[in-house]
Amino acid sequence: MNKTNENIKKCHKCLIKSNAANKLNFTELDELDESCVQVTFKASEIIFKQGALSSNIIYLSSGLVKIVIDGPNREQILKVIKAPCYLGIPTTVGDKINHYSAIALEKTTACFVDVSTFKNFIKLNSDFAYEVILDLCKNELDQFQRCVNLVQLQMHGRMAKQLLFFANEIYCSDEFELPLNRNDFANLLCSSREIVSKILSEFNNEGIISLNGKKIKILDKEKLQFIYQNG
Amino acid sequence: MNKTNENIKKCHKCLIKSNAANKLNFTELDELDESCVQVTFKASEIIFKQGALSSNIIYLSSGLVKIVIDGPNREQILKVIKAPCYLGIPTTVGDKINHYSAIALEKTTACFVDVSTFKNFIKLNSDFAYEVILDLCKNELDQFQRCVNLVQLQMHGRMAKQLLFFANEIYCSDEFELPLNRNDFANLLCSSREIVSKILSEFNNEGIISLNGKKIKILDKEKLQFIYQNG
DNA sequence: CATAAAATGTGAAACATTTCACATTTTTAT
DNA sequence: ATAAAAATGTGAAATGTTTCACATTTTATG
Repeated sequence: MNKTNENIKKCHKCLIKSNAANKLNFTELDELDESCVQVTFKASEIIFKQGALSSNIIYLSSGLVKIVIDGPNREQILKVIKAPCYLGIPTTVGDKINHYSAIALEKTTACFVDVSTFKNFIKLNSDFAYEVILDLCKNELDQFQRCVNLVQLQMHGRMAKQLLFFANEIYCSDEFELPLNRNDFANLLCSSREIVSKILSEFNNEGIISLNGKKIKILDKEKLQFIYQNG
Repeated sequence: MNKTNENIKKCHKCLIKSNAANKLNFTELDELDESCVQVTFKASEIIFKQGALSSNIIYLSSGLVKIVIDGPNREQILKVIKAPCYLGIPTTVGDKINHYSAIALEKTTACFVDVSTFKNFIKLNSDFAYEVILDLCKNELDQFQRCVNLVQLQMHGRMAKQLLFFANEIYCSDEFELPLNRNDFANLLCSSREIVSKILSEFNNEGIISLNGKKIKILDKEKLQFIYQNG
């Protein structure tokens, strides 16, 4: 029955699985398959919006997403996350209201899983539950680190850190195209559009990066590392 | 057998239970009781230290604790938490290394639960697991909010917010004694000792609070709320 | 109780960032 | 292709915060 790829069910096929989904057995994967809808988003499309009700857990199988929250003074980008990962567990599991928005930064494939199915897996498969707990724990520690960096580093340090993050964690290359415009980049670094422009120009003039619009090539990684650790 | 209070086992007696522990049955509470050690900390004593290995989940049954992380430039107080609550799940469940320190701000009673017992409960009691997940989710959303406030509000707003937090959430009274000295208060608000002094004096002179060393009485809550929402 | 040590208060200078203004470039829509 | 709209770059002034210096108060210790 499963001889050709086409006959393999969606969730069995979706090979880039989370640690949690890896703990599911075939019957459970079938069940996931039944209650799961896959949607593809284009860049800049809203996956879910702050304030709206939510009844799905979302698993990103491919793509890049920004997590945005309306702050008292401006929009803040809490983080940029890359598939494969879960999205919106805290929101959906808690009070059902999205406390932030998720917006695609590039073509992104998302699986919407009904929260009751998700809860059922937690109930019936303790390995799955434990992996979800691990995932949430990791997110919490990461968020602490981001917060400390935002608050304690000056802009040059934050910029250096973020460029290294894009190169090392997101694109796995020293050459990449920024997925954000200057304004969004400022909202991610918690600064202003103007400062972002100025510092990028500065880094460019000093030969730390080469800059051409959104195209960035990191030329001196050690220097960036130094700026991050001393600014 | 359980006629007098003294005969009731520790974890059955520890009535201020977490939502998670409420899902445990009597047998499980007995098991928790066996593998759980209760310790009392005096103010300023370290409950666990950043960098050290950890193999316990901690449940605070009474007291007040500060969560401290060594930042690149200074020590940062991530949050002040009040019993009853869990402590250190992300740390213990993840890589076993404490990513922050926990220090008692007043007499605090903490139950150290072996992580294998904890994992066992997650495995065997899905309601327990789900409550733990809920708890972690709530923490994540709270942390987002704290981070946004820290980054987007100016010092007057952050100070107003923190005073309201102490009054409303921690002490449930408009009159309280700060559990932190000026330096720690600065580390919590991510500012300097001097600014904290100046703003507290200012609030005092303007009749928003009455200030006497660490003793604070909030006189004009509406004004604080206004400063928080506009600063 | 006396003395040292730690914590706190406060003005002035130094600093980083934000805001403003406006020129320029790039993108979008017709 | 061309006009309109959006995004970007950059200097200068305004602002908020940090740092420094030092006086004062409070707390700890013998």
